[in-house]
Amino acid sequence: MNRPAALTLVEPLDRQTLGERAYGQLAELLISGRLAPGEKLSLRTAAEVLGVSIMPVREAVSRLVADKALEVAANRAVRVPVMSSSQFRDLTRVRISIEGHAAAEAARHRGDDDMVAIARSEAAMRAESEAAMPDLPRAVELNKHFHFDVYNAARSPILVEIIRALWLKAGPVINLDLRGNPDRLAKGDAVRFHADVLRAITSGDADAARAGIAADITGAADFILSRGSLAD
Amino acid sequence: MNRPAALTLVEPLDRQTLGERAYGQLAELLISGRLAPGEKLSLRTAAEVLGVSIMPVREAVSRLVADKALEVAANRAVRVPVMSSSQFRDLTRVRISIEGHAAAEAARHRGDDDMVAIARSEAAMRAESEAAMPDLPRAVELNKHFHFDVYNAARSPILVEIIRALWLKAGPVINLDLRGNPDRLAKGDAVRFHADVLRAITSGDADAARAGIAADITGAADFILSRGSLAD
DNA sequence: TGCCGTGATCTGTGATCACAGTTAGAGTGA
DNA sequence: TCACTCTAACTGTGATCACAGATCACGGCA
Repeated sequence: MNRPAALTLVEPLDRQTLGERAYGQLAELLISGRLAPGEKLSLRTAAEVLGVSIMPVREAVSRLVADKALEVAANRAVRVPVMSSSQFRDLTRVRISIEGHAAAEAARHRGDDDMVAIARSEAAMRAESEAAMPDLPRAVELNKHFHFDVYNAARSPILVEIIRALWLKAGPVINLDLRGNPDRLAKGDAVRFHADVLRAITSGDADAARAGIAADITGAADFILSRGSLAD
Repeated sequence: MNRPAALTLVEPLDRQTLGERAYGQLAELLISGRLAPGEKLSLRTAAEVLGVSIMPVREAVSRLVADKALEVAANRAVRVPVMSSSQFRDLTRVRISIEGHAAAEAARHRGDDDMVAIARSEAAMRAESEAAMPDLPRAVELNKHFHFDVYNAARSPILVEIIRALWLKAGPVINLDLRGNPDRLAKGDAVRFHADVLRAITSGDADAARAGIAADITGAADFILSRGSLAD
């Protein structure tokens, strides 16, 4: 353990494999809804776009397929799954119970740093939402940021990971519409629910935090279902 | 669309890729605890054992790594993650809330066929447990069977999938000990809790079902923690 | 005896090729 | 104009090779 003092400064530099980076890129596309349900995705063209060979893309896609965020059809075509309305309802129920639970835990275990982060991302989302001409893709991103700041405050890495997988499935269905439709954002429901959640977590009211997240998820889901673009 | 009548009988024969089969095999090893935490797994040797090239194994392993059921260390060695006791406590808390929720939903939505399946697997586990010389690996398998029969009765494929991923993480820690140690099985806690769950689901008592599953999970977790073989 | 360099052998990662199956579209016939 | 056929260009899957980095045992030096 006798090493030059200068070497104590270098950090282990997390070597990220190309496969992981490809996974991150594709996951971001899915969560933010830039990939529509039913849209096909070719390994080779994706590899070309990402500037790598097909191998890293294969790994990324196989992981996403395992998460059911992508599916490979019988025709051997990889695509974003099309969700029936009953499947969407199941997903929404599960999200309410799990994300609601995470919010409740956040109200119990949040530290001061968590509060700072949550308050800041709540303010950012509110500002964007009340702007004269809201940037919808940015609002989607800020919404995600707020939610995960809340979930991280639950201090349960496993729970956060599960929720991330749920968002991977829900993203294409929910955020695709939200990115192009200012209606729901303008209505201000999300912003109001977020304020409720922030208040509940600040005061340590677990039940209110759960209810706020549940209302937010329900509101978005009802909006999607009312548009009637889902199969079945 | 004009084809011989006999052909209408053949099912589409789900063409399982070698990668999927490799995944299934490795996942079973993990859930049943035949792979110990810290144990290394070489792609090439695994491929040789499975009688395929390294490619299908790569896909299977990358999926399991994505689920955090395996990890690739900085040394580039794939191994079963070693879990600290605090990580194990986090995992246990999450399992209680999610599997408990699934049991409660099962009590609400179970059909007659679900009841038959649950009752049968409860009886099988009880019989094995009360045998003069219980077959421990078989008891582990029957325990898994009972739990998933319950969870399937919740009629939420997404929930079941999430729980499967949790068992992938918990299997090596819990079932490794259980496979070799008759103490807990002999004590009969699991069998008693299972009977509670069966009764609760039969009568539609969601809270009791949740409590029964929670007690079962807690009992197993306490047993593991009391053995003190976890890091930290 | 203790330490450090060195090379053989392992590791996962990535690229490339081969293959079977599917799809789309041009071409041909009526 | 429509229906059919056949081919060419795709699809994912799997095998094989190449490579950089890690590990470990051996051997020489202090």
